[in-house]
Amino acid sequence: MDVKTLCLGILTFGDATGYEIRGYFEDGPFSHFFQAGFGSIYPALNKALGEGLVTCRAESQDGRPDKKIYALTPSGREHLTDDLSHVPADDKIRSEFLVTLFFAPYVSPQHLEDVYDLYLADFERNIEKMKNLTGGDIPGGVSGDIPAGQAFVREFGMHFYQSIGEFLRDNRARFIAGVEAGRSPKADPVQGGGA
Amino acid sequence: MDVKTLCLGILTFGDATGYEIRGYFEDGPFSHFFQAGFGSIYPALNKALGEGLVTCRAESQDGRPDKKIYALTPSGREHLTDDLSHVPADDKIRSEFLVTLFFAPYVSPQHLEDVYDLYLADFERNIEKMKNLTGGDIPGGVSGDIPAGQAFVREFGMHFYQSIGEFLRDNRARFIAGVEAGRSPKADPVQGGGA
DNA sequence: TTCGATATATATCAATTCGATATATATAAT
DNA sequence: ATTATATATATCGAATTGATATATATCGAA
Repeated sequence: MDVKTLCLGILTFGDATGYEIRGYFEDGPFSHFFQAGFGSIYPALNKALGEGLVTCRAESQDGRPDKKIYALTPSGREHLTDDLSHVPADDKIRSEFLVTLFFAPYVSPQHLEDVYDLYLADFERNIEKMKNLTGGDIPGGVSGDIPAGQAFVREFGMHFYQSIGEFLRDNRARFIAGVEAGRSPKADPVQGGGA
Repeated sequence: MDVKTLCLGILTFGDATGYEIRGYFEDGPFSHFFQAGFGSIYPALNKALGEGLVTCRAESQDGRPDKKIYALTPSGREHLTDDLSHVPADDKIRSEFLVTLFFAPYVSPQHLEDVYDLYLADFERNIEKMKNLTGGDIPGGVSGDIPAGQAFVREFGMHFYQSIGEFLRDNRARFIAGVEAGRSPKADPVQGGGA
């Protein structure tokens, strides 16, 4: 499953431009479980076009580059169902935040607290973002009557942010104290008040 | 923050080969928040060697290729602390599982249940894996006295698997029923009992 | 009012990462 | 006897990331 397949899936909701497709990843319903930017979306659409999975019509605009509106072909729809019939690969998670905490002795106390609080703030922001993400925000979606799969994925995201956010709040003080207690004055990678 | 930095971090626990480093990602303490395979680790070590961040000594073996044992240099340690002093990038998550659920109408009922149950089984397996992951399993780590940062990251992982696992179990029936209720007999992307 | 930020829209490119494959042998399990 | 797993390194094409380039319009702040 690659970005191309995701684009085909998004096109089942209706014709769209590459720019609009990015919206699904940026702040849209995919943002909490799949990331993709222009650098992967545009090549994916071009490849799909070459394979006959989508069609493309251009629409002139003033000033801006022509809009290229993509539409799913029957072959593209078939490719999507084929791909979805495979067992999905394991989740891939990359958290630089947890890397930083793992190597806490090499980070200054101040930076460690900053990093923790910025991460927590991200969680609060993501919860708000998801709350406002209903059917109406899904271009081509059905307003107020979200299909079960989409609703479940959204609830999954809400639960994730709320549960992990709570864990982060509950354990902040204990974590910071534990790291500081572990810093021995000598042979310490980072000096107590240093950079 | 890239795989090279992660390798430097791992080398703070002691000298190691590329093969041993991979163990940290494969089943070790990084497995739930950072993935890296040989294809990124070996090039990363070579690059680090070229930049003087690590040294390398070869050790002959019978049959197998020579062991190449890497050791952190002061410059490498400095590179690590520099990198850790930056604000970490946002978490990147890629879940093909959630993509499959999102596009549930394009998946056969049987496959959908299989996918769900396989994913749940992965969670149970990961919880067991993390339970057995103590200081002693961290090469060079201190047995029975895990540093606070490492302990926190492990607890984070445990909490994640337990909380999300519970959500998945609690909502399985409702999700499956919701998807099936949403399948209209006509204009249905996938026939009820089909492929 | 002018400056910077944001939004609209596409495209490309170097660097990084992924996933598979290749090469060998030993041992453990079926 | 055969298959799978473990030890160990290396490479390569394909996919992805993150930054940059190109234009214009608008909107808010200084």
